[in-house]
Amino acid sequence: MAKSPRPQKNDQQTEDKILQAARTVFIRHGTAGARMQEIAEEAGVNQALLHYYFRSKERLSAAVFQQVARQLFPRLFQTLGSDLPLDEKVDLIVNAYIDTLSQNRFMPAYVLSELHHHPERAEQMLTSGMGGEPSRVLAPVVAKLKSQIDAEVKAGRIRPISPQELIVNMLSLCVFPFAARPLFAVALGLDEAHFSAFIKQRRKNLPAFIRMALRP
Amino acid sequence: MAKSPRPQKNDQQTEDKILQAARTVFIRHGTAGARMQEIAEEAGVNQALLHYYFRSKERLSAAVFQQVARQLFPRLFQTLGSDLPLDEKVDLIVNAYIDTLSQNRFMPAYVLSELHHHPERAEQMLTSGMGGEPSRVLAPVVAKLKSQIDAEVKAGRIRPISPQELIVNMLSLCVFPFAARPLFAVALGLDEAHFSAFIKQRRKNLPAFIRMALRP
DNA sequence: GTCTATATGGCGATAGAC
DNA sequence: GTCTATCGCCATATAGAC
Repeated sequence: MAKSPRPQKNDQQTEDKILQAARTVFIRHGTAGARMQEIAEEAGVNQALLHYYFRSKERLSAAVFQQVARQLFPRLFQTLGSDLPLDEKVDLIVNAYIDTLSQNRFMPAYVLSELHHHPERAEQMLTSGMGGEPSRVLAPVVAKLKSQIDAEVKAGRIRPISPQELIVNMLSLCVFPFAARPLFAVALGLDEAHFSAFIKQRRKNLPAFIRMALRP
Repeated sequence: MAKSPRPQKNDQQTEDKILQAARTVFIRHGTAGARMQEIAEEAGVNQALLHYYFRSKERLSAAVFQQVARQLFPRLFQTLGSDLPLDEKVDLIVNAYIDTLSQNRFMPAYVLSELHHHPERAEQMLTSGMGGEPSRVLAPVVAKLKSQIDAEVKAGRIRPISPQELIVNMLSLCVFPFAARPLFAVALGLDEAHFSAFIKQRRKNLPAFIRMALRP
C-alpha cells in the first residue's frame, strides 16, 4: 500500500493547507482582524472545512501561534544554553534571527501583538516543545550563560553584565527593526530594496556592535 | 462670561472623555478587537455619542493613534536634531523613552501593531505635528547627527557608525523590552514588581551600554 | 448634546446533501 | 472529507425623542 489508498483522501494535506493559509491571513491582519472567509479563500477550500478541522477561529488561531512560536524560540534556547563560546553564540543568534525574520517580515509584529492580547500564550509557548514550567526551561540557559560571562570577566575579556540584560539587548537589536519596519521604512526613506540592504548591512554590523559594547 | 454659559454644555470636555476612553480600550484590545460599546462604558456615555463626535470607529481610531504618536515622536526628533552633545542626547532619549513607556506599558505593542496593519499611518504620523514630507522632517535630523558623529570620530572619541544605525539601535534597546514585555516577564520569571526593578536598572545601564559600544 | 430604540450587515458557526 | 445553504448573534451605525 502506498499512501493509505482510500479511507481518507486528503486529511493531513488539507489540514496543512488550511493551517498555512491561516498563518498568512492571521499574520497579515492580526487575529481579531482576520476573517475565516479570507482564510478559506487563501486555502482554496470552503469555510465549513475550516470548522471541520479546527472547530473554531479561536482554536485555529492558537494552532497558528504555536506553529510560529516553535519556529522562533526552541533554536534560540538551544543555542544560548549550548557549550559554544560566548561570542560565537552572539554571531549564531544574530544571523539566525535576521535570516528567519528577513523571510518572515511580519512575524515579529504578529507575535508581539498576540502576546499583548493573550499573555497566557507566552507561557504555553515556552513550555510546549520543551518540557515543564517556563522558569524551569529558562533557568539552566541563564545559568549557563552566567557562568560563561563570569569566566570571560575573570579572564578580563569582557566587562560584567547580567545574562538577562545580554539576552534582552541581543533580541532587542535583532527583532525590533523588523517589528518597527513600517516606521523605519518611512522615517529613513527606505523602500523595499533599501530596507533589504539596510538589513544586510546590519547582519554584518550587529555582532560587532554587541562585542564592542561588551569590551572591558 | 465665564466658560460659555449655555450654547454647548460639554462639547470639548465630552469629546476628550471619549477620546481618552477610546485610547484605553484601543490600546487594551487593539483596534480590530476593540468594541465601541466598551469605549462608551469606559467613557460613561452612550454609544451613540461616540458617533456624534467621531462619526465612525475608523475615524475614532485614527484620532487615538495620532494622539499617541504625538506623544512619542516629536520630542525624539527635537532632541536628536538639537545642538546638545552626542552622549547627552543618548542619555536624554533613553530616559525620556523609559519614563514615558513605564507609565504606558502597552503603547509600544499598540503602535507597532497599528503601523503593521495601517502602514499609511506611519507617514501621517511623521508629517502631522511638523510640516512637510516625512523625509524632509528626518533629513536634517540625520544630517545633524551625522556631523556630530563625524566630529567625534575625528577627535578619536568614538568609532564610526551611521546615524541611521545609531538611531535604530537606541530605539530598539529602549522600546523592545516594553513591546515584548509579556514574553520577557514569563521567560525571565518577572512579576509586576520585578519587571519594574528590571526597567529601573535598565535606565541606569542602557546609556553606558550604548556609550561602551561606541568607543573607538 | 445626550439618550433609547432600532436598522443593517457581516461574521462565526452549524445542518445536511453529496 | 467537502460542499451549499442558512441560522443567529453581535457590532457598527442611524433615527428620532428629549
